[in-house]
Amino acid sequence: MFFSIDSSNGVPIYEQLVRQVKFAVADGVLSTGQMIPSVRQLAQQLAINPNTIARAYGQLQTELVVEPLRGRGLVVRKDALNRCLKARNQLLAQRLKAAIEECSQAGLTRSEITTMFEAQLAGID
Amino acid sequence: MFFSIDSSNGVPIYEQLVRQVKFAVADGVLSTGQMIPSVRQLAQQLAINPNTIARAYGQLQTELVVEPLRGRGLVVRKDALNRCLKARNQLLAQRLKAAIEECSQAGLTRSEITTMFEAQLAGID
Amino acid sequence: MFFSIDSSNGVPIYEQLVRQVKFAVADGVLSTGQMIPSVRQLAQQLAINPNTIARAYGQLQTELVVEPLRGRGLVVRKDALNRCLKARNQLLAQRLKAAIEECSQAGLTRSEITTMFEAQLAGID
Amino acid sequence: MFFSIDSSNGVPIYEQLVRQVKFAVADGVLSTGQMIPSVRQLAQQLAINPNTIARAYGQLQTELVVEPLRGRGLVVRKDALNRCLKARNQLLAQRLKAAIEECSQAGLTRSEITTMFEAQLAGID
DNA sequence: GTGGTCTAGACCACC
DNA sequence: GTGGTCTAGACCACC
Repeated sequence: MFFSIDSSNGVPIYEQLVRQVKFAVADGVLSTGQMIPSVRQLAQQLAINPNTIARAYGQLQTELVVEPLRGRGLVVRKDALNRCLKARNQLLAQRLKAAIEECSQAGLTRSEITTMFEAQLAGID
Repeated sequence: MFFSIDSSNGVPIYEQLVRQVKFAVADGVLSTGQMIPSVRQLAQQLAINPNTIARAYGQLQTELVVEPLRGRGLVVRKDALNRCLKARNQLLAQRLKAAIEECSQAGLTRSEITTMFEAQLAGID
Repeated sequence: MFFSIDSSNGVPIYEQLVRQVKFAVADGVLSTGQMIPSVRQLAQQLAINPNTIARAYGQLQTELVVEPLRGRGLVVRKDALNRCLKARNQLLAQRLKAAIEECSQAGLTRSEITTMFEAQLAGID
Repeated sequence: MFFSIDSSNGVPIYEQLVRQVKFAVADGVLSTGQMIPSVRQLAQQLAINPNTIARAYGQLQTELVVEPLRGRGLVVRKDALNRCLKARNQLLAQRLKAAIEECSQAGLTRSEITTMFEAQLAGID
């Protein structure tokens, strides 16, 4: 399990964690029935306050991504994959949409936006 | 002069103002030598504390977008247009880039990202 | 950490703070990764309103001198030293330049300016 | 009589005027008994509020540089030259001293300051 | 009238 | 605990 948090980019740590778990499920890196690291273990590994991990895990439970296995820990729910795929795509589509809307409201035309998009896409890894 | 602030989107009011002034200059809505609304006037019009306006105006000065006419008010600097155009494009390009990077890191291929982009672009006004 | 503010010299307190932090980094008194005093602590120590400290700290962030460790405090960025050295030298050079220009515009010759400079330099501590 | 004011450099206009009159006297451009422009005339010429001119002229009177000629206007006092020469040199020396002190307090050695000074002096017109 | 600074105090998210 | 934002209101120099 790889988690990487960036504590100086403004995105709350617990959100980064929630997101990374969801994306891991969507990518098949984490699959149904698999356990996620314990709060303490992950807190130690990332040198992060356990409260922060707990907050992320709480959210993953309420979003029905993981469920507790009594006394054992948290496992990925059997119905989590679809949910995570959908969540991932919605999230990404929405980010793109927000960026596009900003361009549009700033007065850029569709073709200017497309040009800008292609330039940026070309610059990715 | 149109300014609209959305106090429920998490973006600080003073940042929204800074951005709107820059974009107005970039769009030619505000041009060199033109005065921007006084702190008190804008505060009243937007029902916002004058301090918040002052903070935005201070930032616009340090970013060399406006300059004071002592005791008269703030005017758009003669060299502000290029600065604002550049600032606007950088900001928008960077937003697109961030969105693209997210998609990429989530495992989408270039063509998947492009498809998603086109779908979202089509949905704009 | 020594900060001393002079509230009777016309220079805004927050600017004095920004400058002192930058100079401390340039001098190696503050180094990469080191935390700067918390807003509340410094406010109490200097008997100054926390808002004023926060304003200075905000500026230090936008000038990329410090960065937040979420919920922990502000630390000196790893790339801050060069920035601060440059900022310090620019600032000092510019002060000297301004003084020299005033002399020049007042009609003093180069050698008169140099004489005056040497007289003043001799009088320093 | 040449006066040039820069309303966007932070130095109060009335101070710029006071200074320019003093320096003109020190340089011999204005000499004893000569009249300075009337408030209204100068206000119009510089497109400045007459109050601002009046404030500068008031200060020049209290500093014994000019005196009123009943019903005629303000003339340079016969004892103004020495006063203005001394004022000019004090002012310039003090500016240099302040700049030097800043360098010194920032940790620069005498020779570093001298080097910086010479670099800046070389760059003057 | 103009903008700039500061205090006082509240509230927020985050850790 | 941490910093960030905002309101409310005072005071200032300047024009």
